[in-house]
Amino acid sequence: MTDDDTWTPPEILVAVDLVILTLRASVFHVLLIERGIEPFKGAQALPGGFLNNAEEDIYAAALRELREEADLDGTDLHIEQLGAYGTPGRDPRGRVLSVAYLTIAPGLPEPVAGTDASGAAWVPVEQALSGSVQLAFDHWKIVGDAVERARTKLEHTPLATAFCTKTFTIADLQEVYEAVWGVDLDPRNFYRKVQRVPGFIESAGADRRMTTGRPARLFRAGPATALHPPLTRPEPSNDSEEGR
Amino acid sequence: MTDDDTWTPPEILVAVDLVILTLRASVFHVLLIERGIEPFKGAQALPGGFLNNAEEDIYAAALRELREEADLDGTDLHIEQLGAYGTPGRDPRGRVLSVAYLTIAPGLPEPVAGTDASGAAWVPVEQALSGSVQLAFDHWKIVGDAVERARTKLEHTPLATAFCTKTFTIADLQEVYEAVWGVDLDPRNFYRKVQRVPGFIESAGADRRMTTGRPARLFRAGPATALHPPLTRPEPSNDSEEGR
DNA sequence: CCCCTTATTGTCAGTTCGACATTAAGGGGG
DNA sequence: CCCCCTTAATGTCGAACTGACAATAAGGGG
Repeated sequence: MTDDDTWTPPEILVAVDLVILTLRASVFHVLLIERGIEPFKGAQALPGGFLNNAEEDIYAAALRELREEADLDGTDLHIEQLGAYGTPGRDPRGRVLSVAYLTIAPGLPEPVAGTDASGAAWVPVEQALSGSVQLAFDHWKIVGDAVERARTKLEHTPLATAFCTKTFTIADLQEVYEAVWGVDLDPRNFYRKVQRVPGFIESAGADRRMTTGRPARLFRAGPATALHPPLTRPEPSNDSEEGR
Repeated sequence: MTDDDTWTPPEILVAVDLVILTLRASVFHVLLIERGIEPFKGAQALPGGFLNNAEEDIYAAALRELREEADLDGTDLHIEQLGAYGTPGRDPRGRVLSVAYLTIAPGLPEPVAGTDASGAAWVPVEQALSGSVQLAFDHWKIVGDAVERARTKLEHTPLATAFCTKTFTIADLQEVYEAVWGVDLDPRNFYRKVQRVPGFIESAGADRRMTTGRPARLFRAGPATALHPPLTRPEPSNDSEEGR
C-alpha cells in the first residue's frame, strides 16, 4: 500500500461467488444456478452476487448469499476463502473482482429450492468440469480450483468430516475420500489408518446406527486441525507423467 | 453473481500486497518497507499499492509492485495468490480490498535497495510476527497467513526449491526446511527421503561446488508438482501450541 | 601424508503399508 | 430359534519406510 494523494486509484466492483460442495448418494456434487438474466443468460453459474453496500464485509456477504441463493445456514458449515478472481474482461459488463469461497456441506437430500435464481441444482463435479456444461464467467476455473483445493486438503486436514453430519461412521468418511478423490480404498486399511491419526475422529458414545448388517460405531470430528500422519492419495497407477 | 439493473453495486478500491519470503544466512526473512506517509507513517508494511487503472490485471499489478518496490523480476520466481483481505476498516482512509500475493525468492545477499519507499529491509519472520514490530493495516495477519501457507506447502509440494537458486545441494534444501519450520533435521535421513520422492529434485550434471569438506552434488528442481510421499513436519514434542 | 570438514552410504530395530483372511454382530426368513 | 445374508471390526504377513546413529568418501590446508 503506498503513497499518492493527488492521484485517484480506480474503483472496482466487488462480488462474491460460492463453490458449495457436497456428497449426494456417494457422488461429489457442486451447486449451480441457472442464470435468468444476461450476461450468460441460460448458462449455469455459481451462486453469488455483488456486495450490498460499501460497508459489507466480504465474508458476511458470502454468508448472506449462502442463505439467499442456497437456503443454507453458514453456522457450522465449513467455509474458507478460495481466492480472488479479477482478470479484466471476465465480466462483460465491466471490471469486476470476485472473491470466491469454498463451502463444504453434508449431503442435503433435497434439491435445494433456490429462492432467487431460475433454478438451483446439484451437479456432479465430474460433469460440471467435463465441458459439457456451459459455465458463466470464469466459473469453470473457480470450480476447478475449489475441487483441487478440496482434494488436497483431504490429505492433510480433517476436511472430510465437513462432508459428514455431526456423527458419522468410518464407512461414511471413506465414502467422502472415495468420491472426492475418485478412487477406491480398502475399508480395512482405511479403518486402521484413520483411527491412528490423533485428533482426527473421536468416538461418539457407544452409539450405533441401523442398516442391514452389523451396526457401526459412530464418531465425531476430533480437535485436530492437521492430520499427522497425512492420508496420502494413492499414486495414479499409470506413469504418463512424473519423473525421477 | 445476480441480477438487478436498477440498483448500483458499490465500488471499492483494490490494492495488491506482497509477502516476499526468502532465506538469508539460514534465517527465514520477510521483506518490509517503512511507510513514509500516513496512515501508519513510520510503521513497517508489506510492499504493495493500488491498481494503476481499472484495466490492470491484479497479477500484473503484483508483478509491477514487485519490480517497483523490491526491485525484483517476477520471471522465474514463485508467486501465488494468498487471498483477499477486505475487512471494512482495515484501511482508515476508506474501504480497500487488498489481494495478497505470496512470493518466494532465493536469498538475495544485498539489502534490496527499494526505489520508492523510505526504506526496505529484510526482517526475520520470527521477529516480524513476535509483536515487537509495528505492522501497518492487517499486515500482521497477512504475514502470518503467508508463513503458515509456506510451512504447509513445504510438506507436500516442491516449494522449498523456490527458496534455492537454479542449482542447489541437498544441504541447501535442508536449510530451507529447517529455517522455515524452525526445527532440526537429520542430514542422513533427509538426504534419503528427499531423493526418494519422484520428481522432486534431479541431478544437475556431475557438477559440484566448493567449500571446505567434501564437494556436494548439485541438483535442480524436478518436474513434480506434489510430493509423494510428502515430507512431514516432525511432531512437536510438546503440545503447548498449535492453533489455526 | 595427516587432519579437519562436510557429503554420502550403511545398518538396524521398530513401525507402517498394502493386500487379503477371519471373526463379530445385527436382521430377516423359514 | 437357527441358518443365512450383510456389513463392521480385527488380525496376519511380507515389503517398505522411519528415526537414530555408525562408517566411509572426498576435498583442502598445513
